Amino acid sequence: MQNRRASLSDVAKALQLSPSTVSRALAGHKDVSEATKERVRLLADELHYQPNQLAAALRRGRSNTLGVLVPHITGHFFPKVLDGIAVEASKAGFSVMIFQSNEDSKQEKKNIELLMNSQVEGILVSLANTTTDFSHFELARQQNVPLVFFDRVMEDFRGSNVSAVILDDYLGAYQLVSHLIEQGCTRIAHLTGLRHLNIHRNRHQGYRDALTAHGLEINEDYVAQCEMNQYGGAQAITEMLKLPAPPDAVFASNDLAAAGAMQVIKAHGLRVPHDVAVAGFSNEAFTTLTEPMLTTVDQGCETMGISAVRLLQKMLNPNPDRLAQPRNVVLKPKLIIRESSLRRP
Amino acid sequence: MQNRRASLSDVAKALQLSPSTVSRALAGHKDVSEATKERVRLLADELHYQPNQLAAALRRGRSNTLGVLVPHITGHFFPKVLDGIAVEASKAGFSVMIFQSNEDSKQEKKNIELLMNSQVEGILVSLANTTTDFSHFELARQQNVPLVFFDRVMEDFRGSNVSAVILDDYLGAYQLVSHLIEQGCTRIAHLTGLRHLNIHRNRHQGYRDALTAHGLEINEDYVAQCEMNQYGGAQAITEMLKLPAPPDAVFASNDLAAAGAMQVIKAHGLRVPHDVAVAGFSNEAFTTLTEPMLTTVDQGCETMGISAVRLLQKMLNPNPDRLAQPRNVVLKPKLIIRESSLRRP
DNA sequence: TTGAAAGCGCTAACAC
DNA sequence: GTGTTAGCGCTTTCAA
Repeated sequence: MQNRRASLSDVAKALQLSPSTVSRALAGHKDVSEATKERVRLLADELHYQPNQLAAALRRGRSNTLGVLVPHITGHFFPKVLDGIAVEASKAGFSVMIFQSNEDSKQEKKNIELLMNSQVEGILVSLANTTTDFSHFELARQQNVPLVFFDRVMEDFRGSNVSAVILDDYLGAYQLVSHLIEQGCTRIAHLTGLRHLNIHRNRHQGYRDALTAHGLEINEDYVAQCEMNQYGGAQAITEMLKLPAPPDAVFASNDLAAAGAMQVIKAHGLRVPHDVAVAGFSNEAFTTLTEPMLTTVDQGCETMGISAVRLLQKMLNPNPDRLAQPRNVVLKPKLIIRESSLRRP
Repeated sequence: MQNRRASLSDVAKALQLSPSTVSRALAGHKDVSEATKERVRLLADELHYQPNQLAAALRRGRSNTLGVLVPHITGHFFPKVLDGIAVEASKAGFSVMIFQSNEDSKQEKKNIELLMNSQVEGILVSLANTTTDFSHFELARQQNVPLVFFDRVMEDFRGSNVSAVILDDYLGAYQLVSHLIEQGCTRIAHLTGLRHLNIHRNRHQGYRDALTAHGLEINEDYVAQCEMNQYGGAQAITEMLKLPAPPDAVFASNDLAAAGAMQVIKAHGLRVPHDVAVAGFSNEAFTTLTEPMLTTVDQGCETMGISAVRLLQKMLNPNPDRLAQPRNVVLKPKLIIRESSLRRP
């Protein structure tokens, strides 16, 4: 039953034409007669002819495929960004090959190699949180395959064919903490993730600077590094509530940790936001389902995906007149104020 | 700066060997001398040689790539399944090419063609909810590319190279509704999605049969078709609460709709679960963050992805002795009972 | 307007 | 053990 697929030359033979003419006809080349084009199209349809991309790509040296490498494919953030990437890539006629590193630097290296072997025309990548050695990206650089980092970026990169899209995490955190201060909070805690990742480092710095700018002291007792999930947030806040002067606000670097903390706070009989205000980061879907609804920072995830693809396109088609070097894009976060932090309505 | 990548014959030339020997050496073929292998490996490393998959695939007639087509890449369910697929595919040495149909049948068709053109060795697909015409899948069937449907399946398919992985949605719904009845609920509402999709039809049937089996009448006033999101659930329940005898339990075909309904119920001053019990379907992450926590049905999403890939592998390597025809896999759901439905602790 | 020929980079028969 | 040869299916000069 092995129904071999029809090839270009099958179509050519049946029509007593040469493969080249058929190729041109299907490509819509203008110097093929309308009559021939029509004959070709008709038979191609009938035979369910589908061009072999592999062969075309090999010949052309262009695969029309983009590679994407994310730490994981689950959760809220990455799927949204992937959505943006997929939509924008599709518009530009690219297929997308997706891999996940599972936060493992070894996997990341392997996946970069796989993508390179698949002759992708560019790679969009968000780093695994274990990655501290970046040599595997040299491969892409050397072979001149454009690289766009998004969200979790390699900060000390340099070179002509690397760029990045990030959110202004610092600004988001700064605004959020300023908001908490304006609500009358003075003992503001911060639950942070691994700080060798730019996102967490920047959010933390935004926290510190907002406090300082408003004349508040930084108390290291109010800063905890924890797993950025429900359980981690719960654990961290449990400790802090034992302090002689427990925090009157919690800013967690992501929403899950914030939600976990909020549950513990309420379980202690404390009211949110009146005793302790709570805020997260990411604007996940569930933030309107907690009680009270969670104040957070929206990251414009799809925008990030779209920007990344557009940046890549610019790198693939460099504008010759103005010196359109790869640039870095910094997206603006958006503060989403909800009940969990609103003490003064 | 265009650093052309090193090819097999570059390595061969530099070593005064033939390309075939180099190819065999790198493939670990046993009839190449250890000495040669070593020389080859060393130089390949040094030149950062990366095999061109496109060329290899074209030559071999095997692309080592699987195609995946999902309605959308966001939300809870599909990313989880994709995770399972990605992990299992990677184990088997496959790369994965992912497309989303955006619930649009036209897109679906286009994407299937794209996948076929990319010479994927098999396709995993979950249908768009607008798909009623299945002719675009004929393409794959004709060319003998195995097709595995998951979750949202084409039900009237037949043929040698199509199979499916589904959850026993009927059973999940049946068990869940039985549980509500055991909790003393008698006026159980159902919020359902478009019933031409197998998942919603089956969940609804499970609901009806559970009621009947327990001697309860089916009241169509308690059945609403709505958008399966927070807003849709909220709207639907708002109407029902106006009934002379409003429901004392709500089973929504997904968690978001359940959560939306729960918010409205509480806003009406009714207690969950004592006045109205609430249950959803899918066990999304946020179901432990609502108040009370939401009773739901776990779908084992990763398992579905893993099963789908395994099924595909069996279809690619048919077992010659026993008549290992493609089979359908039906996964068992798992009831997750939480506070939102627990009236009798 | 069409055809002939070459070749993208790799693998696999078949030789030696 | 290693080399020679042919060819996967397509595109693209170049020539007619």
